[in-house]
Amino acid sequence: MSAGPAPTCAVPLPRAFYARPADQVARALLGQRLCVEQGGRRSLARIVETEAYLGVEDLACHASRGLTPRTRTLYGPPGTAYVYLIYGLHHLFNVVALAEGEPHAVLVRAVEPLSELPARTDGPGRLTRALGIDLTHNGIDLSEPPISILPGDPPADVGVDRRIGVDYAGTWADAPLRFVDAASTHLSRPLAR
DNA sequence: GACCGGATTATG
DNA sequence: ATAATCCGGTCA
Repeated sequence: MSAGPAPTCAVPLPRAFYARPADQVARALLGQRLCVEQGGRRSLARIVETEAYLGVEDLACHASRGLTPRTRTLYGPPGTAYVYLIYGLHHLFNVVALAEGEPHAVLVRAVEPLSELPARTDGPGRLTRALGIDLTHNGIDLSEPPISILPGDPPADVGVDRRIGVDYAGTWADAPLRFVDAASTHLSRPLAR
């Protein structure tokens, strides 16, 4: 039995990483690595696009309608997964941020494959399909299998933009809460400016 | 129990 | 431009 330290690639980001407002977590998540172990397959991908959702005041955030069965996981501890189905078709993967009882979250909108993947990963619905993420992962801790987030190299250049698909959210629709690795060729959409 | 809309994607 | 497709929120 070796008592040596685990390989670096297996050490997830600490809980403290997520314990700050979602805009900070969204930016910091760029370049980190998403690891999904599913049905004997291990997928690895680099996070290149995120969006922050800032709790009850943010009209684009699901929590702005209060605590319901669906948004319950949003109110859970930081560093857990919030997964939901949209348009009856696509699973969207979010990371809970800030603190228990504070419904902040970061939507992961695009990743770059670091291992062979069966589908495109540039888009929030595509990446969950490629990685096999679905509702069964809602609420799980992201510091251990089957889904974990591991340290990676942050991008040299971060682009900031308004969020996609939240035109209904009044003044919040224009808030600069979308973050991308400006050099990535795997964004769901190019930067607006 | 009925109705409606959505943090999207593929296709025309 | 629009269909696909269904969960959960809202109102009754």
